[in-house]
Amino acid sequence: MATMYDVAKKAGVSVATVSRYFNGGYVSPAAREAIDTAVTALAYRPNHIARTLTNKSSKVIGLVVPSVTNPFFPELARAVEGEASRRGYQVVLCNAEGSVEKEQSFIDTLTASFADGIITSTGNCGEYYERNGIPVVSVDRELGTGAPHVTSDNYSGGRIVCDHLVEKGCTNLAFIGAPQESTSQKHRREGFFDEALRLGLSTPALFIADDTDEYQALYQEGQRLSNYQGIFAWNDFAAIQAIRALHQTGFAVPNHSMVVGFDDIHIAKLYTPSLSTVAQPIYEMGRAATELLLRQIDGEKLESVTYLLSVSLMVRETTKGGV
Amino acid sequence: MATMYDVAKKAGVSVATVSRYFNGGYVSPAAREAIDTAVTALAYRPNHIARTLTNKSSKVIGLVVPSVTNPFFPELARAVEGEASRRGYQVVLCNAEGSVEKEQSFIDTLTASFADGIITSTGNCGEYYERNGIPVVSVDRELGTGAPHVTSDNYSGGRIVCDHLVEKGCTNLAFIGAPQESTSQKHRREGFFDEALRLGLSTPALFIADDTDEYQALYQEGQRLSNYQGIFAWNDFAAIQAIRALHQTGFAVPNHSMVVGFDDIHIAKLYTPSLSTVAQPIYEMGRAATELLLRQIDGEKLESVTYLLSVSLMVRETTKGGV
DNA sequence: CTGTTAGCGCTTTCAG
DNA sequence: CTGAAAGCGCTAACAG
Repeated sequence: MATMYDVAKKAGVSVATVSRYFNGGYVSPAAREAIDTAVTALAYRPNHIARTLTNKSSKVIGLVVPSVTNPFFPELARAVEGEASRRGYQVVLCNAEGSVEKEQSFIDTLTASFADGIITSTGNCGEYYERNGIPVVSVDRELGTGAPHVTSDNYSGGRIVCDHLVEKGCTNLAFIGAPQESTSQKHRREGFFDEALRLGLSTPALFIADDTDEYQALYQEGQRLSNYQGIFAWNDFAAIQAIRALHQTGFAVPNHSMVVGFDDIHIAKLYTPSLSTVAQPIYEMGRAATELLLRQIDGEKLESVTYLLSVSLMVRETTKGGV
Repeated sequence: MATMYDVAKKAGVSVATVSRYFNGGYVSPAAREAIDTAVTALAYRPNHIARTLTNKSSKVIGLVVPSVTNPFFPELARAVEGEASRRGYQVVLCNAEGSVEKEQSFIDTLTASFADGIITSTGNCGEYYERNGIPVVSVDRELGTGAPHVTSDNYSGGRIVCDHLVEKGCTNLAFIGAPQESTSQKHRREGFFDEALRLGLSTPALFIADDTDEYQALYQEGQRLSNYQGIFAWNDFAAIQAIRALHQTGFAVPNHSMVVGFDDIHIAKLYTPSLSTVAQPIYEMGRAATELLLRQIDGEKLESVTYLLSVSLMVRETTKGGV
């Protein structure tokens, strides 16, 4: 690997000039040309590590997600990557997979490698992020540290689902959530419950199902679920398991019970019956989070900002017809 | 951020000693203790970048995938991460999203950042990887450069599917593939076709469907597909679209046509009807690839090794009953 | 416009 | 066992 010195020697200039050539300082046309040919002749590429060491900036940002197997996060990653690369940043994806130690070790490496900032959607390790003193933005799940936060309007999402179900004639409502309630789930549930009360219905039933195995346990709950006409699952995977459970117990969706999910992951519209669900503006979430992060990196102070993005109901087969 | 000098001063030793303390050289118990307390007092953490610069090794490996939205790759990423972290390496996930330029720029950064090696499953940019001279292993899709390769036995997979379909009474066979034929797809197809011929059937029909939008186009092909009793789709998404297309045209699966996919992604068993498919040993693929890479990093020469891992047929509802 | 030079934080001979 | 000192490849004053 050729270094800057090799280029400088070959071009008959000093390293400083070569450095300027790459960083946009004054370089005479003659020098510019000489460097140009030297660079290609030696196949020189600036050493990113050395650069980072002196600059204390690497032009990379870290994206920490709680899981890569829940399709929501890969979609988010795409969005963040898209926006970041447009702005000259690379993003490295860190998959915490639900482990706090893993997440902390990612935070350590990211910091020790001069990542310029971190976007996280785990909702964990708040103080740990804070202590590192590098810019942070949270998406989807809140950190609780006053770091800027981007989220879709989960509360309204919950309300809309309730309205839709009621409009379809459901009066007996249930909500399915995961045991570790994230802020997102909480808001969806609260929106759903509040709206039910507002409409004069009784409080919806609450199902809690383990999410570590994609809600396998729900599969046993067909009988209990069948008591409810309108079922709102906090995410699409849970919704799909609920539908399977009902089918398997002999209850049809949407004829016997209606089901609505959240996220609008890819499979939602491919499923049979296709799944009514609340779509989040994932791309916009990623874009906004990246923007907020880059603004902080550029020195702006941005405490306690929250972006609330609106969601939209996708009506499909699982809420077709009326009761 | 405290540096090694701060620690050295506070502990009353030289930086060299502190360095040894961290890298396992001779340090007297007394010095060791002094350093120990200094380190915790200052919350010192070694600077990864500086370390990388002198060592020319970063203990990180890159994993380049063609897509994060196809669940196969996130699964693979999990496996690679698991094995790598057991061995003290971190993995950064690079999502090429089908773009050659993006992939090249990842390769550049990875190299310029002293990644110790790369695992790639894109099947692209073979010479570009080679030229960089850093260890490479390919998984699933072959590079064509003689780099060690890990793959499941796609050819046998294709044969097994054919056998299964024929046993179920199908005589009229079809294969669905993507336009850009990867080595994996090729082998699946060849296994399928060869076995059909061996069993005295005529050559299966060939459907080619664009994969950039999750095979939306297939949805229009219900009528044509219905001419075949046994349909083998090169991956699970294509299989699901085929099923939807058939349903939508009024043909039931498995009663009218049987469908088999490949990969056994999560949704395969959750789908209705649940999808018969060929499961790849994803975890083992990731593990093996990582091992092969680390062995190269440790200096072993490993040209043209290929790991062929066996697959297994998951029989589910889409091939239930008999024709 | 250009070259000299002093670091960035760490590792590693090489003498003690 | 330990310390001094020479880099790793690049950037950024500073003085021409």
